[in-house]
Amino acid sequence: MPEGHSVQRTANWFNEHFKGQKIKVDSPQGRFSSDAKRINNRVLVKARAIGKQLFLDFDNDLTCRIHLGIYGKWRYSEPFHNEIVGEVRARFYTKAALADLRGPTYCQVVATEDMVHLENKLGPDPTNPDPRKLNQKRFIEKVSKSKSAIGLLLMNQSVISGIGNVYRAEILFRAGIDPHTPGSNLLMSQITELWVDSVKLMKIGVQKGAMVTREDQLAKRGISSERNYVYKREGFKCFRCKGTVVIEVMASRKLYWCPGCQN
DNA sequence: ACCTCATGAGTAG
DNA sequence: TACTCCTGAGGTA
Repeated sequence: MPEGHSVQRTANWFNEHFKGQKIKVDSPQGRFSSDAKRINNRVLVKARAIGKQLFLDFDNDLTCRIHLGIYGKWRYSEPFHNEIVGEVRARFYTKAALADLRGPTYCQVVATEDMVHLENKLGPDPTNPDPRKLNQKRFIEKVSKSKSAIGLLLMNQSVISGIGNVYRAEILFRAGIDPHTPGSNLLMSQITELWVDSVKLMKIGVQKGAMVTREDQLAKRGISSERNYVYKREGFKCFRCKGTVVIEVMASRKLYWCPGCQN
């Protein structure tokens, strides 16, 4: 489930199981073999997540950069369950834990110092603690200066990193904003609300491991199938206004929203 | 055995 | 805007 919250969880998993340890890295599928050799048997200094990108820093000044894209997935197992299932691009393991990576858009080893260029292109990440509100300020500045639709801006990783198609739809619904509204037409208070709500929702996402955006569903045990207001609810009655949730295509991605609530 | 879909993003034109 | 890449799951036959 690759929006930012799940990448944070992956970084946490790597730090819990592998940080400070020498880990084995190989590529059962073969496509990551030569890169894997460069970090195999090295100590994982730290795992970091920025937006949808995961960075694994090793003790030889190399970083493994991983981006799941739309298909990528992690599978964690006990090390004795080590049969290869499907196309395992990369396997990270010790005697105590094992993580398999399949279908990523990127899984590459790069000099740690060269990662800075990429990191600088990423917009503020709502999961990043922001006591001085510098990230919030950066987000507000970018949105308020853009004529692009806010529905596009939230998906743009240089504007805000970690938001994907689910959070985009849900955050706009909760703010009551029409996704087609140009960023520059929004009130400062609206842009601020979008940021603050992103922080709030992604924090829930990191804790729950699921994008629960209807807070009244949080009390329920497990993950409710009615956890979202509009995502994948086209044709159904809006939980709030009883109008009909609609779907349209925006920049080749499905956009779900409620014309009754968002205007 | 097929077909379609998915929480993404780079590139060409 | 269209095409490309990555992989598996679920539905239909």
